[in-house]
Amino acid sequence: MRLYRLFDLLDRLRTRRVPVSAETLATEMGVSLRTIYRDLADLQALGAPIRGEGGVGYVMDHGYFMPSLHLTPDEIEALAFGARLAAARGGDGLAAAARSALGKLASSVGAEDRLALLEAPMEAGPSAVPAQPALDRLRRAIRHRQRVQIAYRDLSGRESERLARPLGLTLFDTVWLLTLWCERSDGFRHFRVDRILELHETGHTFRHEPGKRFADCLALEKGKAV
Amino acid sequence: MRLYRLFDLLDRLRTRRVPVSAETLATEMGVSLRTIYRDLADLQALGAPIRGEGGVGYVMDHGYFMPSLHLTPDEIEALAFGARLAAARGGDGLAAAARSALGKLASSVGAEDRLALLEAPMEAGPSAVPAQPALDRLRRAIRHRQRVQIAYRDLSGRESERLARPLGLTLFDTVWLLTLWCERSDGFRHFRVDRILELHETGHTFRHEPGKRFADCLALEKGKAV
DNA sequence: TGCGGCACTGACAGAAACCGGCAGGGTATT
DNA sequence: AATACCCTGCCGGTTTCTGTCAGTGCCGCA
Repeated sequence: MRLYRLFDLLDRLRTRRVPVSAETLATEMGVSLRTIYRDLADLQALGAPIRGEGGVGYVMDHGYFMPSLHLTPDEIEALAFGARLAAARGGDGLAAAARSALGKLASSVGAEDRLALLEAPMEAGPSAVPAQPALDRLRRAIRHRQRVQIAYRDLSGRESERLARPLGLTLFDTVWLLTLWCERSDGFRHFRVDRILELHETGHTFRHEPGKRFADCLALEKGKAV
Repeated sequence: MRLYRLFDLLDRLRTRRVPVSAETLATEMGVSLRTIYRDLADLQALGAPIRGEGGVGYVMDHGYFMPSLHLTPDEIEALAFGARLAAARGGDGLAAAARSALGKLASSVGAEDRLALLEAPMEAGPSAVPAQPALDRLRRAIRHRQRVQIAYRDLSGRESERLARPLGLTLFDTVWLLTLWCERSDGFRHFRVDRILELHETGHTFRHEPGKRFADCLALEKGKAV
């Protein structure tokens, strides 16, 4: 039924912050391009703040349009599992945050959903990754845009020290990677969190600049991968 | 167009706190009674928590508004990171669910938090774990309590087949484990998802019984670990 | 036990919409 | 000017929707 597709479309637009081309939507949703155009037009007619960025794709303004209908069982599972995973793999601070977030979610959904959230059949098993006590400090530094000074021992055992902007953290299967913008070499650098010897917050705040943000780094990586 | 009427109907139900009879709605909206019943059924199918107060009329639960959540920055990071992790490590279905869940969350928090949710500085890197196409099917079987028949090759290469109740999934660093209640041996069994050769849903639904649930298994494991 | 009202559901046929494809239009880029 | 994209109008075959009508299950009541 068309109704389902329209809500689906709304959800898809809600999720993305970068414009999506109508064509992408069409293939993703298994429907013709023409249909997507029509659906978008109808949603706009209904008042959805969807803008068509000339030739780039569509975005929905993040003003809120339709309150999203309940979380689907799949979404609940995804959130519950995600929170458990974050709790198991992140540091202590993140674990506590994940638990309390789950609690807040649980207390603001219906009884059935609450049960599903708390008893989701997907668990995060114990990890071989040793707990990284630096994680919470790094998260705080990233959030507050605090330049940090780190001492690092690379894989070959060489130690180095540098002053840099902490931008983001990425978890691979067993390793946390810290992404920095290194001011000395004027480029992105990655460091394994478990090889950081010392970490100091300098107290200097930096500003995010285009081309020097985490998102830019991710975009670069993505480009390389292709 | 039907869509207009459905949105209209949602609005009418949302604004009213006392039950409205289907008949009232029908005359107000200038449409037949039968159509109202159908529309209500479709909205319910979409997840709108509309209840028919026996003989009095219909009301929509107030939980319908995903209530504005007040999350701390840490909680936001935890949820965002968790969702990304779930998306990266789960199957396609879970990935889609995680993304749309994040979108729904984003649309029910304030503007700042929304940005934080969508641009959290914590990423899930690509995993060495090959995608497990069986995951989505297993999740479905678990949720619907469908007994499954699986063919399995164990670490020593022996193949076996069994009928069992799928209970839960656990992700370790690089391996998904499926927990079953095996009816033949009357006990919990664990299987690596990537070593499952075949998987059939038998169509038989089982009931959860104390001592034979996923939670019981987890409790047992915990006991052992101590 | 039977009756009658009430809320709701199934079935159906005519009417309306939706869908995909194609042939343009508009706009920016080369 | 030509090209390359997006996007819209229009046309048919197909699907879906709607109102009607005939039930069905469920009360309360006699």
